Amino acid sequence: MSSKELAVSELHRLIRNGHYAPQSQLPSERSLAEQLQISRSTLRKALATLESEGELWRHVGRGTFVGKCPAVESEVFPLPADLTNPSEVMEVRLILEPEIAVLAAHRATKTDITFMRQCLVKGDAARDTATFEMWDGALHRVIAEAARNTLLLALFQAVNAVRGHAIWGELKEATLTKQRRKRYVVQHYNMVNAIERRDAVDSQRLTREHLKAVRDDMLNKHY
Amino acid sequence: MSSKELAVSELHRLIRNGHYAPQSQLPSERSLAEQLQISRSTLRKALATLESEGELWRHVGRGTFVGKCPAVESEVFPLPADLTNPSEVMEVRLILEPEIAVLAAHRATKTDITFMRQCLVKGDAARDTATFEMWDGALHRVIAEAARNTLLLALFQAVNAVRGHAIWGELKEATLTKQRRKRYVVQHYNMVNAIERRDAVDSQRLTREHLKAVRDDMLNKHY
DNA sequence: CTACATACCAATAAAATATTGGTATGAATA
DNA sequence: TATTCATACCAATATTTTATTGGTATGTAG
Repeated sequence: MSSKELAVSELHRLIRNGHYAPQSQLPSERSLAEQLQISRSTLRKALATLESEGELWRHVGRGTFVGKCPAVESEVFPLPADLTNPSEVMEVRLILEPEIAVLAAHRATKTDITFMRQCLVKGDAARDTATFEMWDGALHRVIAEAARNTLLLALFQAVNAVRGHAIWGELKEATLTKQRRKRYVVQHYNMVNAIERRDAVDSQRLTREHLKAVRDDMLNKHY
Repeated sequence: MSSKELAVSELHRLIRNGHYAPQSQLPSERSLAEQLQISRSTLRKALATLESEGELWRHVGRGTFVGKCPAVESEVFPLPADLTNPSEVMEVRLILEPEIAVLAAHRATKTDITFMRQCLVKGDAARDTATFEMWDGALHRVIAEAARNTLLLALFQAVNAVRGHAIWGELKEATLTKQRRKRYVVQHYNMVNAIERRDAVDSQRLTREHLKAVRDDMLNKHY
């Protein structure tokens, strides 16, 4: 067995046994060559083999890393979190989410729907607001994913990010009485039922009604 | 007149006459003091006055700049430009823009509508695709602005950013025959007419039809 | 009281240096 | 002849160092 092949094996082993964790950075070529007691050019040949097998990736000036090279950095877009307000956010949600429900009614998989049902059960059983909110969020998100439009999902998540803000959080907390939660749970069940039976029109209508209820509860009581 | 007041006057004059352009950086306090032949502490008093009047802003380590301090850096969200596709983008546009038109029909100002009309005239008169596209973009943008929802405008702009991509640009170029442009111009006029007469239902319907025409021309001819 | 000169500090920008992978070359060894 | 080694150099990137900037404080002079 050649020097190179020995190095390939040893590096393979070190990666497999977790000595070099996934996504972690390996030592530099110069120090790794010294550590394995081979020349740097031999090491480079071994690394090239491992890279071609998808075990690691290398980048000039950065280093050598375990695993697959991360996807190209996404573009980013500015989000006017400090300039918008709850009313605008609800208005946007009322535009997006009923249409998301239409697409979800057409495109949801059995797995999607199973998870939606899980969210319903967990949300219904929640003992505090934070838990309820978490499952509420998860439900809306899986519906958005079920729409199967990457861009639309990104926009949905951006809107959610704005909702996550502190000023908004206080409104949520004060609004979510037990009575209202019960009503939202019923509305959630109806939405998921409509999606499951592939009824796009009902999905849209029920989502719109749910969001109007949320909006009215939130805005009328406090403004 | 005191030394400080003289400095305030002189700096005021230099800013007003454009010697220090809007948003540009002034020389450092040390060199400005030397230039005006006053002490740095006197200059600082003059700068403080001008800053309190909104003429300029100062930041430790960065410098002194003409005009108002820019808004705090927005939060950003990732935009999946490399993961979406023309079909998804059109689907999202068909969700957003008809609803934007509804809001614009309710909320557009006379100034908005005047500018919409200007876009129509300029788009109609365009002699090449790039110019037409520019006025097309400006029209859609002023409609989105007329909806008067900051968050919705941000989402609209995000979708536009994705549209601006190279792979997308080629599709646009091949699709825009003279005949099609003529048809789009007519559709644009109808959309603006509906917005102007505050007819939300027609605005929505006409926008949807326009976008469907664009989508069909774009996707059917090439896929 | 105003203005000046000077010293020092925190925040930021710019410049310099170090580190990383990539390529090339020539010599030694099996 | 193929493999391995040692060495040199370069481009890309990261880190460190130095310079610059506004901010504050102090003491002196008019």
